Amino acid sequence: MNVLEKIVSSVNNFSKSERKVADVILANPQMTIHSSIAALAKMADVSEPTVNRFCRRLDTKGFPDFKLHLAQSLANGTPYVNRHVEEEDGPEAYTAKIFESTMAALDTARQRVDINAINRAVDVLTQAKKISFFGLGASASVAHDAQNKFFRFNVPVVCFDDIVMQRMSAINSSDGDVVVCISHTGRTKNLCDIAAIARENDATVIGITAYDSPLARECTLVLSLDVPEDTDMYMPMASRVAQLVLIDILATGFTLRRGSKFRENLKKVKDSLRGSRFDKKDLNN
Amino acid sequence: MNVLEKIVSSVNNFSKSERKVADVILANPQMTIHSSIAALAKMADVSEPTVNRFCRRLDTKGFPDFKLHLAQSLANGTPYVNRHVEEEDGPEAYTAKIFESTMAALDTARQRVDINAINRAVDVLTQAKKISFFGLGASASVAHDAQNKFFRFNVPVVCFDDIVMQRMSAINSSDGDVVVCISHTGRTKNLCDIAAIARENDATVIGITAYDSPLARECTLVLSLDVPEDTDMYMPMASRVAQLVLIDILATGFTLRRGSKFRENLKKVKDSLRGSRFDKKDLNN
DNA sequence: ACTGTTTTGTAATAAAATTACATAATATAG
DNA sequence: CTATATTATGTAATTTTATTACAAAACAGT
Repeated sequence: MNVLEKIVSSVNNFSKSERKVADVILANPQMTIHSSIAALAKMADVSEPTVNRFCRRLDTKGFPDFKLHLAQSLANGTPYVNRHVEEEDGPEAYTAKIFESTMAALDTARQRVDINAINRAVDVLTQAKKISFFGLGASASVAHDAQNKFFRFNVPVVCFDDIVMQRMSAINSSDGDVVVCISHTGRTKNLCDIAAIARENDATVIGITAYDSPLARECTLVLSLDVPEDTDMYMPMASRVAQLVLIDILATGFTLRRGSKFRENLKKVKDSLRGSRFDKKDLNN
Repeated sequence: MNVLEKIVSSVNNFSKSERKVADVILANPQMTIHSSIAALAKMADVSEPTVNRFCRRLDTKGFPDFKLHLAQSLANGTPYVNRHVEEEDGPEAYTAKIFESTMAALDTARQRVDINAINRAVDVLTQAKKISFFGLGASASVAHDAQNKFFRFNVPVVCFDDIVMQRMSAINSSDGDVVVCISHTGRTKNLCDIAAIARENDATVIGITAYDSPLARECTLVLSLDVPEDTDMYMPMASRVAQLVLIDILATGFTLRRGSKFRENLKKVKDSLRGSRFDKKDLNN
C-alpha cells in the first residue's frame, strides 16, 4: 500500500490536527513534495512538529522520508486512490482509472504467475503436432489473438469459438496435440467438457484459467492469473488483458526456444503483409 | 525521461568528480535516496558542493529535489533497464520483460490519449443507431472483443473480420450508424477503403489507429494511441493491449452515460450466463 | 610557461527538520 | 462536576542538512 492510500485508509485514526495535515496533502500532493515542513505546517494551520508526528504515524522516518514515499506514490501521474469507476466520474477520471486498474492488474498477475508452469507450457507448445485454442464469450477473442500469433510460427494451429466445432476438434485430437482452453472463471461447463474430451483422446490440455476451478481440474497444465476484477462493471476487462499478455509470453517463449533462424521466418511473415498496406514513407496517396 | 535515464545518457557531459557521483548513485540508487548530501559526498569521495552541482546539472533545484526525482524513477519496482526480450533470456526474464513493457506501453498510452476525443467517441456511440467494429489480422480479435462488450448493452452491434462482409456492411450503412475501424498501423489498404465507403454513406467513422495515417484521414474521429512497439518480435503485442483498454474505456463511458438504471441491465446479462456455468460455491461436481 | 577558464574544495551561512519541554485540550474516575 | 490522568499540540532550542561565497587547484590554449 502506498502512502497516499495509507493516508486515506487511516484517516479515522488521525487526531484533529493530523487530519488537517492529511487534508492539505490530499488536496495537493504534488505541491506537498515540493514544500518544506514549515510551509506545509502553515498551510494546514498546525505546528511543524505536528506535521513531523503525522509523518511518523505513517511509518516514515520523518518529513523528508515521507516526501520520498509520497513522491513514489505520485510517480505514475496522480493515481486515483480509488481505482473503481464511479457514477459521477467524468471522461478524464474513468479513463485514468481504467488504465490504472489494468496496469495494477498486470502487476499482480506478474507477481503471481508461475514461471515454471509457463516454461512447461512453452515446452509442450514447441513440441505440439497441432495447437488448438478454445474460448467462449469474452475469452473467444483471446483465443483468436492466440491463433493470430501462433499462426505466424508456421505450426498447425486452429481456433474455434463454436462449441460444436470445438467438440469435433477435441474428439479428433490425439497424442502430441495441444489444446489450450481459455476461461477466466474456469466454470464454463461446455469448455470443461471440451477439455475432458481432449484429454481422453490423449491431447495435452493447457488451461488459461482460475486456479482450482472445474476447468483447471480437467487440464494437464494450468496457467492461472488470479487477477482482481472490478465486478461493478459486469464486464471482464483486466482479466482478459492479463490473458492476452500471457499469450504474448507463451508466443515469445516459443520463438526464443526455436532460435534465431526461426525469427527470420517471423520477419518474412510480417513482410508479407506489406503488399496489403500503404507504404510507410509515401503516405500522401 | 526520468533522472536515472538522464544520468546514464549524459554521463559524457560530466566532469571527473561529477562522474564519481554518478557512479555511486547508479551503483545503488535505492541507498542514495536515503542518504544525506554529506554521506553521498563521502562515498563518492568528493565535496558536498560537488554533489549539489551535480544535482543542478540534471535540472533539479538541489539535492533534496534530486532525491525526489530519483525516488520517482525508482517507484516502479526495479525495472529492467532494457525491456526488450533477448535471445539469451530465460522464462523468468522474458516473462518479466513482457509484463513490464506492456505496463510501460499502457502508461505512455494513458499520457498521450486524447480525453476529448474519447468523450466525443462516447457521445457518438451512445447515439448510434448501429455500431460496427471492423479489424483485420491482429486487430480482428480486438474488434471481436469490442463486439462482445457492446453486445451486452443491447444495442445493434456487428463485427466482421472479412473484407467482403465489411464492404457490404459499409455500403449499407447510413446516417446515424457508427463504424469503428481498428488498425495499429493505419496503413491497411482494405480497411481504409471500408472507412471511405462508410463515410460516403454518411456513417460516422471512428478510427482506433495511428495519428496521421491513411486510415486516420478517412475517419470522422480518430483515437490514436501511439504506443511504442517492440519490433524485434515481429508481432503486435503492446499496441493491441492498449487498443483493448481503449475499448474498455469506451464501453465504460457508454455505461456511465446511460446511467445507473442501464447498469441493472448489464447485471442481467451477466447473470444470464449463470446457467452455462458451474456454481461458484458447489465446485465438487 | 603564462593567462584565462573551468573544476573542485573549504569554510561560513542559511535553511530545514527534529527534539525536549511546556501548555492546552480532552477524557476518565470519583 | 471537579480533580487528575492522558493525550494532543505548540514553542523554542538544538541539531542536522543543504547552500552559498570565495579561494585554491587543475586544466586548456596560446
